Amino acid sequence: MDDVARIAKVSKPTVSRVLSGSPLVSADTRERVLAVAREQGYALNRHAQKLRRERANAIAVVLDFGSHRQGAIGDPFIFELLAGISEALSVRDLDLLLSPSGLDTIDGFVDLYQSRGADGFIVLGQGARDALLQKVARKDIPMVVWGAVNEASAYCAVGSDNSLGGRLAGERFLLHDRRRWLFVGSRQHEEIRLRFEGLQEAARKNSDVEIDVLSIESMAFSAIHDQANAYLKTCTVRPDAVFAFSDTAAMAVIGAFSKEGHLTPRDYSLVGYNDIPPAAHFTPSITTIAQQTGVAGALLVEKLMQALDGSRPRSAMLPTQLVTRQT
Amino acid sequence: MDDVARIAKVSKPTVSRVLSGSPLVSADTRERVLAVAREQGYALNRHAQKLRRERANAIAVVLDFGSHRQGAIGDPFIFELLAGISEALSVRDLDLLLSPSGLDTIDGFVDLYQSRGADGFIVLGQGARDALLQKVARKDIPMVVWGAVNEASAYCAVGSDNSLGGRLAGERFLLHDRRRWLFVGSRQHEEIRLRFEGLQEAARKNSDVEIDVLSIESMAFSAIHDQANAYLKTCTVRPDAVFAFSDTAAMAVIGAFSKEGHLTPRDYSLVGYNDIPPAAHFTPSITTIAQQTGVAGALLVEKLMQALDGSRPRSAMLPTQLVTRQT
DNA sequence: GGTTTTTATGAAATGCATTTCAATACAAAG
DNA sequence: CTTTGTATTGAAATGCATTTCATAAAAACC
Repeated sequence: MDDVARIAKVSKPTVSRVLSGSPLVSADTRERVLAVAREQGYALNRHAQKLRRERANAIAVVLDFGSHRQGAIGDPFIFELLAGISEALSVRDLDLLLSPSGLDTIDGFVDLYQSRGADGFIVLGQGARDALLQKVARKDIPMVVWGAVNEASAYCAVGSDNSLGGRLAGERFLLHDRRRWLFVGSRQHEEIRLRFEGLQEAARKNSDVEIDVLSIESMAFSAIHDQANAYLKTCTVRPDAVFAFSDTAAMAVIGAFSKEGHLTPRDYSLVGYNDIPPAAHFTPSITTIAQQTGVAGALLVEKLMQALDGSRPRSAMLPTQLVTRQT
Repeated sequence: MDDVARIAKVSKPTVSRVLSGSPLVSADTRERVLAVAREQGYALNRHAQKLRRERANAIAVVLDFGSHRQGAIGDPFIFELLAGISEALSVRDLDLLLSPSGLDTIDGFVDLYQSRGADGFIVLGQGARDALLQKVARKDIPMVVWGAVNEASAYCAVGSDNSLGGRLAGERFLLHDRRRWLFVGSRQHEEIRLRFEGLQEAARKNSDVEIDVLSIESMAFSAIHDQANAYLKTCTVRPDAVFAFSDTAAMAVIGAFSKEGHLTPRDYSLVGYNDIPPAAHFTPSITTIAQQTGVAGALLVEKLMQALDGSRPRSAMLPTQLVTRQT
């Protein structure tokens, strides 16, 4: 930078101002410096900048790849969320640090934050680690979480109205006069538990309804398929309605049940979740609960910006919608 | 760091050595320093470290979200690749910078590299920007690309054997005595063009075969659906074999064609690409070409490490496989 | 014309960890 | 009891840009 300054016949601070877009330089000085910088092939060192400015200009996005890999049930959904976040961060000129290692303990979070590796965190899906996130929030580390929204929680969460999603599914079942419902999903996951509760709520409107639960252990596609198949073979009464925690899971159920001659929509109603593109084109096309993916990423980033500014952003819930199709 | 040094009664370099895991400190000094650091809540500043070490310890992963968003045809495939890369980088303690902005021009690459924002680049899918990547490679910027493998190319590419994929599809069509093939995909994309060439190659084995092409403009699911539907309505002879560039596209085709009463496997054979989980459970289940996602991410990272070490890694091609199902 | 305000620029201090080189202490070898 | 080698440790130099504060110059105001 000294060199550029010398050649352009200005001082170092001026070069710095030009290169970081400060408005405190005259137009022609700017021109001159820019020209010299370009011709000398000079690029300022980002780390020196970050060191001096005492901020990373980067956000860590935490993602549990484990549960989305290799045939695991990770609807393209999370990917879309990620795309939205990436874009929103880009606009604000912030780097996106994807799933840095070590974030499975509170110390990992604190260390990354303190060492200025990231200015804030966006966690995608609280999954089964709510306790950890509560701790992080209590350390006053800027963070927003995509997932279940709980007002009692110490952190700011943005998520779909999972309970509404469950209710919508239940109401559809009632409309079709279904009475023996099956819920497919792991209630370990806060989000999924809320969907279950919504379903229960809808069930209360009719005293005849019974809900059974097929608790999912492995997220692998074929595992769900097999579990569903085994369930159907051993259950006393076959379900006439199924609410699956994802469209992909719904597809697995359709396959597993059809092998036993149990067909949708003839024998049972089925509602999935996420409204992934193939859901509309599956045979039969899958009725599902749609989340507002588009807005979600941008909203998460916006909330995080508020947190970075020192305020405590409020959690927000995005509406969910029933998309009616064949099943 | 000075404080920690003082309290632990050692010098700054010693603290540095302890904290960065150098073996040049005695065991009890290490203990002592570590204890003080912990109790003082000290974390070293990553940017100071990166500044001094003159490397970012970060890899930029470039991803064209645009073509994978909002119902666009981005099979979970890319996501799995990303997961693999993330893991491989984690192991090597490298940060993953996801799709930093500005990488649509050569200057963007050079700037990010020179300013030490990233030590290297992994580009996922060369798409229609091969020319840009060639330029990047010629600037001696460490980079590996997932996509079409071309020995004449200036950069190291890792990809599936797309041409083989095409051939496998063609051979299956021949086996089923299909003669009027339809290729669905955009040949602007190098990878997809190679698949087409493989298909052509197979076609040459039988002089009766004719290949038509449905060139895809928009990657949106419904756009493909509509294009396929329009095609079927206007074509003179209906295809009896379809090779689609992705499983999701294949699903779109199945839907579009079935509306016109053109059914698979009865009226035409269909081969998709990527073997995404739902492909196996779709009705009918989709015959497809599988790529080795698992290995891919790790291999990309490995090659990039070689490039960082100054050597010029050789491109590599992963085998593809035909997964036979109903269609 | 003199004074106040604004605009443009520079000197020096600051953010923080690593590395080279030299020095010391200690053990092993002769 | 030297000599040589090894293991630890420290002083000082280095990597690089930003910011505060001050100054000079130019513009605006009375």
